[in-house]
Amino acid sequence: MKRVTIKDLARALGVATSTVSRALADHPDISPATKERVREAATTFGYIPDLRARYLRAQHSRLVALVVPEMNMFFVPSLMSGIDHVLRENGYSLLLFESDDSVVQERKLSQLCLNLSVDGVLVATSSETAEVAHLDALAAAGVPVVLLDKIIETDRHATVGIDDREAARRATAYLLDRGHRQIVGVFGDDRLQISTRRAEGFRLAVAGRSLDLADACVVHVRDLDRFDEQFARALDTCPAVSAVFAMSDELLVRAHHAVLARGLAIPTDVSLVAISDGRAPSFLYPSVTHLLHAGAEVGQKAAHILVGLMRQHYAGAALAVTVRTELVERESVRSVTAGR
Amino acid sequence: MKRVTIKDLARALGVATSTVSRALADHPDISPATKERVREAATTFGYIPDLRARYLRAQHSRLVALVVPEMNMFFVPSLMSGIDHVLRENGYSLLLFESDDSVVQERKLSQLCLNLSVDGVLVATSSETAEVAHLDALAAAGVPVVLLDKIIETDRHATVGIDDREAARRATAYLLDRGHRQIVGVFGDDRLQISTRRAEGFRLAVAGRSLDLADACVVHVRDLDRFDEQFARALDTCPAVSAVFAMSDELLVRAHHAVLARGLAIPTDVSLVAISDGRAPSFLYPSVTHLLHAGAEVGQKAAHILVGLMRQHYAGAALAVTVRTELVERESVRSVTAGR
DNA sequence: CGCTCTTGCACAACCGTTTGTGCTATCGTT
DNA sequence: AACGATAGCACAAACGGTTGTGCAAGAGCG
Repeated sequence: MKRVTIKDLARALGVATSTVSRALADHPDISPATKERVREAATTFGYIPDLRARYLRAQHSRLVALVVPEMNMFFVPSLMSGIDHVLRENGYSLLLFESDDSVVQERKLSQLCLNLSVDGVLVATSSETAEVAHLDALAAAGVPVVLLDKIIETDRHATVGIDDREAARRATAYLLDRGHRQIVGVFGDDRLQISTRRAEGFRLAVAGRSLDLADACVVHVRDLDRFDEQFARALDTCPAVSAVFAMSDELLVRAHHAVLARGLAIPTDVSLVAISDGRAPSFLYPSVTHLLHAGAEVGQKAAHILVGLMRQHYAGAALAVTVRTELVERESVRSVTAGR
Repeated sequence: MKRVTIKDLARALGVATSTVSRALADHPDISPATKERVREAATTFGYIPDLRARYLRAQHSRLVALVVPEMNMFFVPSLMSGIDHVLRENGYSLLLFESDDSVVQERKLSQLCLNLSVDGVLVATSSETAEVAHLDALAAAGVPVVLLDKIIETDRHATVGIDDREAARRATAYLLDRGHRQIVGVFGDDRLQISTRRAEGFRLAVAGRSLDLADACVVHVRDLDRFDEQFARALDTCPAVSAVFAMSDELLVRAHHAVLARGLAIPTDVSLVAISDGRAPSFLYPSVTHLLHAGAEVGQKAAHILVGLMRQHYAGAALAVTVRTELVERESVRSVTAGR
């Protein structure tokens, strides 16, 4: 039952462990004959190299941690898929951590990353996270950090996200262009940069047309369980609403449901536009125009950057990458897009 | 920049590394005074224990791998969330691997698990996977394996799933009880046990009422991109369809969309019933009655079992756990259920 | 005062690898 | 035949920890 090690092979063959190690590594110092004997013994004994030992010796772990606030069903899966593929191609394995949207937990996990000697960390911050001291600690220990999706303002770490303001502005402008004048904008937790920026974009678009929206038209939903309540209030308060902008998929599906449940038709009575990864729009009926924001792409980009940072640890001037978004109109929403 | 090790502390304090180690571990052999000095040095020097080294010595890794065919947006996130929490409570970290629904990749990942010396493996098999030799190899190396969700028949590994046949039977019976006579059943890849079992349950329910359904009424969808096509054909071929049963969320959302896109009303023209984790039914409109099959619960159960196996490695008679399912009628579908 | 028992630490081995260095034959050369 | 070069391997240290054992000094005892 005990695992077969290089020592076992060495003992069985009457050679030194270094010989076995080099034979397996096809080192020129070892004679072809010996190499053959070693290889044979390795297979018959069922030798399985232990990467942990190798990596310990080599001073790295080939481990990358991903810290997310929660296992969101829309963005996170495709994000992870993108990350996973890029990492695997580069010989890294992915450790998954959930912070439960708690900054305390997020800090603990950062510490754990240090203890496990991960080679790099990808993190989507919790909504409670206001500063990045715990991430600075990682960087100080030589562990590169890349923030993704749920980003926080910083010039000390690389970030990957979209141009939130611009995306929200475009989506809103789309509605305005089609004559909508009373629009309800639904946003996430207002402690999240992603939320405030998108709300800014929304307001910008409206102000750009010299329109004025009641405050009630901009709603920030912290607790999704209270969505229906908050959304209904907005619809009741805000006069003559003819369109809704949702900043994310979670909000989109709830808004979609709430609108229909009110007996309103989409898009006849109310038009819906969202920033989405494209899946929800493909199975919601009626479909919805959205600013496509692919999770997989964010994941891939972030992973690529992280790999770069891990390779040559240029503590380079924290770059901030912006992933492009694309407007997809409802008529052209086809079937559910693949995960990758 | 170099990491501070126990040796550095020892050197700085003029003591042996063993003393530092024991002092930090609060071992009785070390005097309170020395312990204090060591602790102080540890904090001022910023010592960070390396768990890998500790674990290497202790012959374990506190790592658990989860292998899934793909980052499905419905089941997988809650599954992972359940797993993650149970593992964390027990001091394990989660490695995430995606097999891309390929048995070749699945085998490679099993090998990687061995190389990384993970303490246990959770796996949802790919649809290509017909035998579990690669999992046997893990077990043979002393790594406990728990199959979950996408299970394969085996008496050598623990499994966690639902009673597929019974769940499908109940869901179908629900429709039959309400007078539906022509029902289309939509199932996943027919190489998956989960699919064939549920199809059996479906057929069983129908046969139980001495009814006979055209073969066209049972459709197995391998490639989700071809869903619309296959589903439309079934609806066209099968006479007077008044209800649809979908065995999973992916199929449900597509069926829901397809039915509405055909101009049929739910549930007036066509009733929909599914086996679901409850999220889709909460934001699809009109909502749908379903057999609730919580991913989080499957994940938790599987993780608990795995932890048990890892603790006391009783190579016990592979237990097969069945997670209960619960019928949730559309009227009582409230808001999106929490991830956990 | 001499004995044993305890306290508190150092030394060394070990986990499973890799890798720098040193040694010993054998070979070719002149 | 004496020489240096080379091939092929063994030895040992290292990665960062834990842990069994040994040992010196001090304490307690008669």
